[in-house]
Amino acid sequence: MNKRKATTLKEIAKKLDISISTASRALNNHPDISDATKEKVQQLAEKLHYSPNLFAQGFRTQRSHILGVIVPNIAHYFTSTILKGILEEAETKGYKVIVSESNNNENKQSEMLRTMSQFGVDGILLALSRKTTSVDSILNTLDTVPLVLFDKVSHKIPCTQVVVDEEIAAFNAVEHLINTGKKRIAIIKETENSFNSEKRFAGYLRALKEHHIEVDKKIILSTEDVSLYKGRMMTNILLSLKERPDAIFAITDTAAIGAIKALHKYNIKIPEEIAVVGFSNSIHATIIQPSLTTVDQPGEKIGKTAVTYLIKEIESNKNEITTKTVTVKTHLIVRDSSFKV
Amino acid sequence: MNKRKATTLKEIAKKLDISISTASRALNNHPDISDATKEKVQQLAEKLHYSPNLFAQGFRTQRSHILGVIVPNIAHYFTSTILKGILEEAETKGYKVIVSESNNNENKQSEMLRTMSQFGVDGILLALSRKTTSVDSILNTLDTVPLVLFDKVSHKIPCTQVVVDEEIAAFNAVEHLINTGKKRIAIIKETENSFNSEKRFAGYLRALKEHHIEVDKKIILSTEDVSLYKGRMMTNILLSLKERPDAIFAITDTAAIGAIKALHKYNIKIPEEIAVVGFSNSIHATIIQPSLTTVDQPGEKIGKTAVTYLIKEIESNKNEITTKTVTVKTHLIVRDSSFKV
DNA sequence: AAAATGTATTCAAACGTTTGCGGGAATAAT
DNA sequence: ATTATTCCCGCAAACGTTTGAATACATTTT
Repeated sequence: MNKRKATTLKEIAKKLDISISTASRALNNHPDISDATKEKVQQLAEKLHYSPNLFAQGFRTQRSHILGVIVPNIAHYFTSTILKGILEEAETKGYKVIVSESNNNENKQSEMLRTMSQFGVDGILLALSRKTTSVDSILNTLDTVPLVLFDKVSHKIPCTQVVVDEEIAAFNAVEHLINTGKKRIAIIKETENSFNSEKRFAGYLRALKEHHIEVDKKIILSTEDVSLYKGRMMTNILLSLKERPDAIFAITDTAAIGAIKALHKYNIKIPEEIAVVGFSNSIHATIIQPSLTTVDQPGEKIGKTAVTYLIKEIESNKNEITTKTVTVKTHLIVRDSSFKV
Repeated sequence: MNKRKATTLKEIAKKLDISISTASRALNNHPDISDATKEKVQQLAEKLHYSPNLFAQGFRTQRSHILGVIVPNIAHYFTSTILKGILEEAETKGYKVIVSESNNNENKQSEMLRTMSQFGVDGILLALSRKTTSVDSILNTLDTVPLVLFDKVSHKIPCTQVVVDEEIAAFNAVEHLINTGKKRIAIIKETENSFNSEKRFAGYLRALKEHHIEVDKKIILSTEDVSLYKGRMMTNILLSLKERPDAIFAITDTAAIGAIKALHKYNIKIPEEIAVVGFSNSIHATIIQPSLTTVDQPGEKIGKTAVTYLIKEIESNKNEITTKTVTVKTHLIVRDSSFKV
């Protein structure tokens, strides 16, 4: 297609009456080349808009300067902010980014890992699909190409993982509720197997324990997918209890919003009767009435650090895989759903 | 990095005692090769997990099977749904997708076009950054690599463009307001130069005209960026008028939500006193109270058709550029902010 | 003056694939 | 029996770059 054929090293070399290798080395600032010729070559290259043929280069050096990213759902706001960070950091480091969606389908995820590594990406950034049970294919690509996990991770995979301080974040959220005088705090979480949900649940339990509040299983609700709809259903259940909770900690903003909608329906005052806290600081958080108290996860920062670690791994040509968990700090944003001034 | 070195055509050829070219042709299903050898080669290739070295291939054929996408802001919901469509369609057609953000910065956009085309993408999908004034750099890349514009387009650029039926959509939205008995309909739009805003404004005007409602400039408000904040500000202005409008058509959902928030503040009944209609069917539309009437833009479909046309252009090796505007249909979703049953 | 050192450049191979061309063998047409 | 025709396959070049090794020349050391 390219209608204007690109200028090559050969043309530059011929015009300057030097060899191709000299031209190549001059552009790569090789110490063997005299400053005079370097100058000449670089100037002519500039003038002719020379840019190396990436395929020839990649072919020769086995380096593509492409990063692969696989996420469950790109249209998820938090994911897209992470992606924003990934794109930005990758660009400044001189890498391009190929993006794929697994749609929370484990097979598709495996397939993508395979095609990406065979495609020749220099490294892969992966947020696991929900319920990734078999890590075999991941371990497989792991010894082919550097891999960094983020957001949705699993300790079964020995590689660098970038996550948020889930447990602490949840602890802080619940402690905040306790500090506002709440004593009977329900939680809406995911049914096991989710790294994030488990951590958040652990934070919830620790907060209760440290404040000597006993755990009541009746107000610990689990669901397969924490959606808005499920948030409503779960709060309906909570409202039907003899002993209603006085606060709801939802593992996710959408569920929290579902909870708020359910509470609205029964004309329950938020936060006076029942307070609500979410997790993610989604864009909805300030749209909903009352505005939602939630923990802010710095998506862009997660993306950037994930890229940083991945590139570090790529560029240190060590073949050993580093397994290390990087934790990014969150902070609680208190809004009207939990505390009114 | 790749620790396991990949199998090459050479190895396959040697093991089968045939030439490399035969192996290559066998895998590419070339008619010159007998079914017997094709079978042999393909089986062995399968067994050895052969996959062609993409760099060698791209190097040789000058085709990368990579599409470049440039969008203003990836974290914008509508954009991310388009991206979803792009990814899906590209994948089924055997293309990878490189994504970049222009951050609504025209210079960055130009820079990206340049690096992408020199990188060797087979085609580029572009949503223009806000206020793209100089189309030179775009015209420049246009004669280097196939280009398709989507969502944010400009008729100054001769290429395939995929858009939504903005004018009709706006017409329908405003007509809907008229049908519910509204007679004094304000509009919150962008200050010129925006393709989308102009089209929507045209639809607004046509609806008024066809229903013999005279245009009142006092309730036609423009702003640089149609944000939630600006939506509030604009409705504050509208509320300060002697003759208040009885409906507001906001060119964008976020502005519409800003309008709703402002109306809430003054305890104005929606839709009885003032109805509100937005544009985009963002995820907020059902979160806000009352739920927002808005026009639904099928993001995924836009993405898919954009890819379809781009690939068509790539694979027809014609060098001529086709200039054609493809319009994707929208439909109005009526919710509580304009019509209560 | 010969040898050693250093500097700047060139040679040539290699990466893995595709593809135009040529050729051998088998079959069909004359 | 000779000539066409068809069917398979191999040869070799080419894509543009990088890089180890060789070369040429100038400079310094012995």
